[in-house]
Amino acid sequence: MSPDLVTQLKTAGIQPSAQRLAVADYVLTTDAHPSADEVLAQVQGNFPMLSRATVYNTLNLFVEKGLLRQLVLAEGRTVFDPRLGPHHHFIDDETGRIEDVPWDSLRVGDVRGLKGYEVREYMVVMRGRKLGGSRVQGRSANPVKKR
Amino acid sequence: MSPDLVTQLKTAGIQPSAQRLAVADYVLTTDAHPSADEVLAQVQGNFPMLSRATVYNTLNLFVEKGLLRQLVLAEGRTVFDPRLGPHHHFIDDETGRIEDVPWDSLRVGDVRGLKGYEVREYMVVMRGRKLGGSRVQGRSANPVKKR
DNA sequence: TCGATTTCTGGATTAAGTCTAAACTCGAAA
DNA sequence: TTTCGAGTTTAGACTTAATCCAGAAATCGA
Repeated sequence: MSPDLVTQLKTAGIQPSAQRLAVADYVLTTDAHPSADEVLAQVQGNFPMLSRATVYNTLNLFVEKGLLRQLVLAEGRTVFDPRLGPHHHFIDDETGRIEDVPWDSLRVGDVRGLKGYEVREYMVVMRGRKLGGSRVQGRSANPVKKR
Repeated sequence: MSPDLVTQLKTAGIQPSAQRLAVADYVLTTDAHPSADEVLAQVQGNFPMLSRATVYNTLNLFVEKGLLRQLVLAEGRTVFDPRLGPHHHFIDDETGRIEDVPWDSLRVGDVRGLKGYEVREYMVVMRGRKLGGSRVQGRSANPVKKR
């Protein structure tokens, strides 16, 4: 567990605690866009006495304090994304897996100029098939659980 | 109830029935992006013996037959959109209400050219505030229920 | 150490969605 | 007509994600 996780929580105005650090250690570093239940399952591996309520409380706290983004994109589940900077999302038709797509790889026309709307944030959501078994774009990911 | 709803269902390979027509009459013509429960509530107004299971069956059937699109964009709910052509979506921060944004009002760079992905469909999802109480873009809408 | 505050837990609760088995509808065949 | 069967509908049970709650445990400041 990285030592500056403590700093990161404190900076965000969150009291560090063993449970919160365990949750943070997983969810703030993964690429897997886990759901709350996946976070619970993962973290309980090292931390078996962790309760479901604590996971939900902690995730909601992280979202509120700006450490996580909550996404609702895939069927039947709310997932969490620790990458706060702008990026797009690709959802694999077969696996349902969500991947990040770098902001710069797509250019979107004048969104802020849309009349009648004050756009705070936006993203392109793509669905389709991932080509080639091997990783093409990007970062190495933690293993992903299907549900 | 428009008479060609019957035709529309038949064309899609769906046996018309009183219940299905009642659901179609609401969900295929509304602008409100209703959730399944909102459809149930609305249609039960004219059709009190309609059961929850029938609504879910019918909506899933419509999605399967291509009359509806199922969207997962807003917190805690799956909603249905009868507009099948490509368009973008705007989600109001305050009300959570989803609005359609015409495809042509935004230009998105070379999505299909993204290497490593075969993109089947895509859309821009925007979040923010709607300006001015009055309608600015578009079609007149049925009244929307907050939940 | 003591008392106050915060955090954590298991279990109950709610709500969306699915499943199931029985009942109903209706046209076609006898 | 009656019977048959395929398809449709229903109420209610069930499943799962998510939240709520009240007591227990841990933490903190003095």
